Amino acid sequence: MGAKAQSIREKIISVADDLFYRHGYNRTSFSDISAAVGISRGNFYYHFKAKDDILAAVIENRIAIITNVLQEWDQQSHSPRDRLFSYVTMMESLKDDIHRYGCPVGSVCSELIKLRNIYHSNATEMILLFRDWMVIQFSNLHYDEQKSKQLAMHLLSRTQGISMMSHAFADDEFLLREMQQLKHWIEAL
Amino acid sequence: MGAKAQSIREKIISVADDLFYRHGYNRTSFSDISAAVGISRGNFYYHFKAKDDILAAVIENRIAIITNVLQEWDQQSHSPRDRLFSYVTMMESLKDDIHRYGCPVGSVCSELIKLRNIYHSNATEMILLFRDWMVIQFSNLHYDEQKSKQLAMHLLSRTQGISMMSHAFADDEFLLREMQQLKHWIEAL
DNA sequence: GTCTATACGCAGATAGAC
DNA sequence: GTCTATCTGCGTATAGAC
Repeated sequence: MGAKAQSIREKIISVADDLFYRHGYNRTSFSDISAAVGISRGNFYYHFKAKDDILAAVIENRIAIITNVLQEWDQQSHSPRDRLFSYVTMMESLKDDIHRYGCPVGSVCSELIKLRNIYHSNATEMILLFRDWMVIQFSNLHYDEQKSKQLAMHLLSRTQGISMMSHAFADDEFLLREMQQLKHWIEAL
Repeated sequence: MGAKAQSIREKIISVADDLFYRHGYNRTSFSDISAAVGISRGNFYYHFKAKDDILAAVIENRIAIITNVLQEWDQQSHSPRDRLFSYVTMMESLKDDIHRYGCPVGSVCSELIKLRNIYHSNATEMILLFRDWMVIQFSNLHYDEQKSKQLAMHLLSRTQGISMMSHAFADDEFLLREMQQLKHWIEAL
C-alpha cells in the first residue's frame, strides 16, 4: 500500500473490475482486458491462471473496498439514520453510472448467479456486507433482530429495483425521486 | 390457434423461451435448444436464420402473451385496485420460479441490455406494456398523468428489486412479505 | 423438411523463445 | 516477466445429401 505505481497485477484487477461492471463478466474477454492494460494475452497467465481467478481477485478487492467504505460511514457519523443516509447518498452520487451500467454490486451478482459461476456466492457476499451493516443500523434504532433483517432486505431490494429500472429506461428524474422517498422512509423509522 | 399439435417453429419458440429464462440468452446454445426440441442443429436454420431471430420471435410471443394477460385482468375486474392486485398476485404465484431464475421479464431485459443485443429495446417493451397498463389504473384512481407514471415506475421497481433479491438469496418468506406490503400500499392509494 | 458433415471465428489456455 | 506462436473446444452458421 502507498506504492507510487500500481503493480501489473493490481492494474489488471482494476481494469477487469471496470470492464466486468460496464460490459459484464461474460462479454469481457482476455483480449479486452490485456488490451486495456497494455500487455499481451500470453503475459496474462503469468499473473492469473484462469479467467475465474481474475474474477475472484476482483471480488476480493471489492469486498475490501466495501468494508472500508462501511467503516468510514461508521466513523463519519454515530447516528444510525445518518449512516443509512450515507448509503442512499452514495447511490445518488452514482446515478449516472447506474443509469448507464446498472448497480455496481447488483449487476455483477445477477450475472454470476445466472452463469452459475463458482464465485457467485462470493459476489452475493458483497451484498451481504451491506445487509449486515444495515441490520446493525436498524438494531440501533431499536428494532429486534428479525425486523432489522427484514428492513435491511427491504432497503436493498428497493435500491436494486431502482437501479434496474434506471438502467433499463432513460428517466433522469426517476432515480433521484426514488432515493428521496427512501430518505423520507428512513427518517420516519 | 387451436391446433392439436405445436408446429416445429412454435415448439422451438416455447423451448427457447424457457431456456432463455432459466439459463439466460447467452448461455443457451443452438445445441441446447435443438436437443430440447428433439431436432438436429442443422434443421434449425430452416426455421430461423440466426440466433437473434429466435430471440426476436420469443420476445414477440411474450409480448402477445402479456397483452392477453392484461386484457384478462381488465375483464376480470373493473376496479383499478383489484387490477393492480392481479399483478401482485401473479408475482406471488411465480415466487418459486422467481426465486430460482429471477423475474421472467426483468432478468431477460437486464441481460439483453448488458449484451447490447439489438433486440434489447424489444425486451424492455415488455416492461413498458406493464407500465402503460399500470398508468391507466393509477389514472383511474384519479392521479394525474405525471403522478400515475411515477407510481407505475415505483411499483415496477419494487417488484424488480424484490425479484432480484429473492433470486440472489434463499429467503422463502421475503418475496411474500414484500408483496403483502405492496398490496397494503395499493390499498392505501 | 430433416439430416450429416463441415467451415469459421473466437475465447480460453499452453509452450517455449527472449 | 513479457513476448509470439499455437492448440483446443465451443458456438454459430453453411452446404449439400436424403
